[in-house]
Amino acid sequence: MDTLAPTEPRHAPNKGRQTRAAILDAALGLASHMGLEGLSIGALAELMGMSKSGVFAHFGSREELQISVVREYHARFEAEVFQPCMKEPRGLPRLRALFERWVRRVSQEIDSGCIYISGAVEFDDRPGLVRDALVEMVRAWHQALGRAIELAVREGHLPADADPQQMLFEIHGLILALHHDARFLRTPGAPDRARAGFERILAT
Amino acid sequence: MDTLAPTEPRHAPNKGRQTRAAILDAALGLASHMGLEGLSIGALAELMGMSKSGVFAHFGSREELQISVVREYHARFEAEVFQPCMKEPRGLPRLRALFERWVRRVSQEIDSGCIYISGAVEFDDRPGLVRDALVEMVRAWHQALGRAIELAVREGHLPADADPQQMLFEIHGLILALHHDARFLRTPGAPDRARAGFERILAT
DNA sequence: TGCAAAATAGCACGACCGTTCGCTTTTTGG
DNA sequence: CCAAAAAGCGAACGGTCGTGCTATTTTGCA
Repeated sequence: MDTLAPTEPRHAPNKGRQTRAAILDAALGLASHMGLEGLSIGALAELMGMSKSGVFAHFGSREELQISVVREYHARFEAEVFQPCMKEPRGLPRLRALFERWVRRVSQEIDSGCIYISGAVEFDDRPGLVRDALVEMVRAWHQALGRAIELAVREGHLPADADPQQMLFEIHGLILALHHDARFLRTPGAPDRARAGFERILAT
Repeated sequence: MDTLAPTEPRHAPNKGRQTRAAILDAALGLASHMGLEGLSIGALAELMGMSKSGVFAHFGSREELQISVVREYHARFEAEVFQPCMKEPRGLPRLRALFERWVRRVSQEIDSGCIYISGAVEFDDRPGLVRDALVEMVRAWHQALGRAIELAVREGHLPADADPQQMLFEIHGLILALHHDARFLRTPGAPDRARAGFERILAT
């Protein structure tokens, strides 16, 4: 008698992976609030209702835990922001979709900051594997956005003499200002300011 | 025989203030690297060559030390960025001077991050007196910049229908992107990207 | 020069940190 | 069902943290 759901075979060798994923999920929430440096194994264990050593064993070190969190955040960011936009027609529509999803992710996460942004500040002069992982992920995202802008130029949706790297710099600035005003200063209307800035960049 | 400098009277009741100022100076350097949360009394004491309790006594609590650091940073920022620009003629010249000095401060401080920016990320969802102090200082600086923009509009240096708050948002974004690219990604040429963005904002 | 007051040192406390180790429980494959 | 392997627990270690307390030293004015 199989009384378990078919997605959970009775004796699958996945108990370890399962709890590891659950820990990582909790760790992501914790790191969003406290930052990657504020993420402690003790707090994570209490949140999970298990022992410190039990949590620890899944990662082998705190640094490895932090790196895993960065990777997990990257996977989710890619799945929720990047991939859905690939269905949009290339050029301006896709670029608009990318920006809009980015804005939504940064502003609607009122109680859980963007790990890319907080990590960049925490690890800007702290060498190590965590910094390396962060830089790699952020670079990948920037390159993806850069390609989308170049595509919009090549499709003729943007003037041929537009500077994609400069546009990327300014668009990224809008997101950072949005994150600052919405989360730190708690200014209302910040998302619309970011959108207005984006339109002004496109119109030049 | 007065062998001491005239600015340092022989028996002025300033030994306390003197060392407090020295501690604060060291604390600013430390907080620039480790962040306000990474600022520890033990490390500060070792850096000063004195005991933990000796350092502690000057502030009464870690929180008060952090607040003092924020205030000190504000005072220096005001003296090095804001005040020199007040000698420039009001309007566009003054606004340009403010932006240029801001860019210089953020980008040339290669090995000591801006406490306004790192503090905003560290304390965006951590209530308390440190956050309050930070918000107050950042708000004051933003208001000063907003007034400079409004003055440029009123002087006729910018179109009358320009939106000062929107311009402030976008300019602030340029600085944040500069901080991110220069300090975290270590991209060369970031200051010039910020300057180019600034010119584009003025030209619209 | 002497004396009160301010500044600093020294020490200890409790809390939390990441990490290790040995043991028990649970899961897994045959 | 059973043995091997994986997972988890609990206690402990050395370390750092912020913060009190009591001496001791230094300072500043009479």
